[in-house]
Amino acid sequence: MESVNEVQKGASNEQKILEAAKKVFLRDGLHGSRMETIAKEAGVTKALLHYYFRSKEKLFAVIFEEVKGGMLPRLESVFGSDLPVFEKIERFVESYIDLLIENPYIPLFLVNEVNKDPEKFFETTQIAARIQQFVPHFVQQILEEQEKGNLNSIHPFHLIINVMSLCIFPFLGKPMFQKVAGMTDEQYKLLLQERKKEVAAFVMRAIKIPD
Amino acid sequence: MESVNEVQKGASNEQKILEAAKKVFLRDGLHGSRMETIAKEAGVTKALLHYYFRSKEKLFAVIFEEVKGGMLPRLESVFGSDLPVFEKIERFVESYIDLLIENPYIPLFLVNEVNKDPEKFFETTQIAARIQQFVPHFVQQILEEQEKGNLNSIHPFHLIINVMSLCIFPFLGKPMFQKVAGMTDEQYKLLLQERKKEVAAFVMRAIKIPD
DNA sequence: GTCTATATATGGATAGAC
DNA sequence: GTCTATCCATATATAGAC
Repeated sequence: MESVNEVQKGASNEQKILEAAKKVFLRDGLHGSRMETIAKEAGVTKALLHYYFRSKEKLFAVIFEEVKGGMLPRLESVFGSDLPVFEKIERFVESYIDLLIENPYIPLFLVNEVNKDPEKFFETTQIAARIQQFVPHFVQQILEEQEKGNLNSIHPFHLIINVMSLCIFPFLGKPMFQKVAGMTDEQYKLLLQERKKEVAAFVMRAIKIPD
Repeated sequence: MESVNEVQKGASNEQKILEAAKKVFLRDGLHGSRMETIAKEAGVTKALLHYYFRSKEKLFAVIFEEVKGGMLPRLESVFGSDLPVFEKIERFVESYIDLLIENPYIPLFLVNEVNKDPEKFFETTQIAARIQQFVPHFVQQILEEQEKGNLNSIHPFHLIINVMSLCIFPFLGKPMFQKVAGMTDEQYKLLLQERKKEVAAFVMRAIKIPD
């Protein structure tokens, strides 16, 4: 049974279209998505999509910006804070995995877009600029802890890449892991929940030097 | 400057098409790829693609099977062996990162395909069956080391997911990490080389209990 | 604003000459 | 085997009625 027109009855058609577009674009990608599919999902006709957004590209761009932008506040609230490194990592892991459990299609969507056209990905929203604003301070914190002897000598970039990898990849590899482990959707979701503690602990064991 | 017809002069047209198709499909995905693009890349016309492979779907299937199949021997040679757990992890990391440095488009391609249609992904080549053949033994090994007190109490699935994530995600996130860190392609490739030691060491610190 | 009907563009697939 | 020309299906986009 196909789900059609699942959006809130109260919303305006423009809103319905945006929600439908988000769902379809995230699931099927730009090329895989059809205007007709989005229209059906929103409970309107194709013509209306063009009325509001003029072209498929334009509609896609709106969703693209929204998804890109939506990731940043969480990053900023954790890394922009003046928490100690270990707290930051723990909070990031918890916060990010939670976000992705709620929006499991985001990783594949973003990974595709950033690979398709990195320039385009970074130009608007100054996403790179905003990230670069807190990374140096985080790197600095790492170096300080290393000097104090609380953190082993891992290169900060590797540490950052490791933490991101451990958080995000399980969502990209879900069908694979799930199949091999013979898990149901429910069970895999539970495993992802566990990872909030598991990943944090794993990373801490790998980098923390006990007093 | 676009690169057209870069393939070996000696190869047959069928071979040229296969190579071109691999390059384009891996880069642009099934929907993003155009028969015309592949033809140009191979230095022939579209008609010839249909002559040899009949349809786009069929051509894609050939590439798909090749890439899928190519990953398995490496997995099997490491995990099918009777090395101890820690060796297996170290060898896997080294072997897999090396493979991906040579073929950096594979992760994005496979992640897309497995997410698009998990059933289709696993049905042919019995890829799941072949993986499931050595996973239980590996899990068993982990449990044994844990009983012996050499390995901490991490759940084997988490450990496997962690290792895979640390190996693969840096290739998917390359444009992002590279941009944020302000690295050139050359520098990022070096960083990936470093990861062969780095990831192995990171994992060992996280799971190994010293005697 | 929203629809139906239609125009236009794209890209996969085939026919037929060489 | 390989090409050119063409067909046809699909999908985006627009026109015009309501």
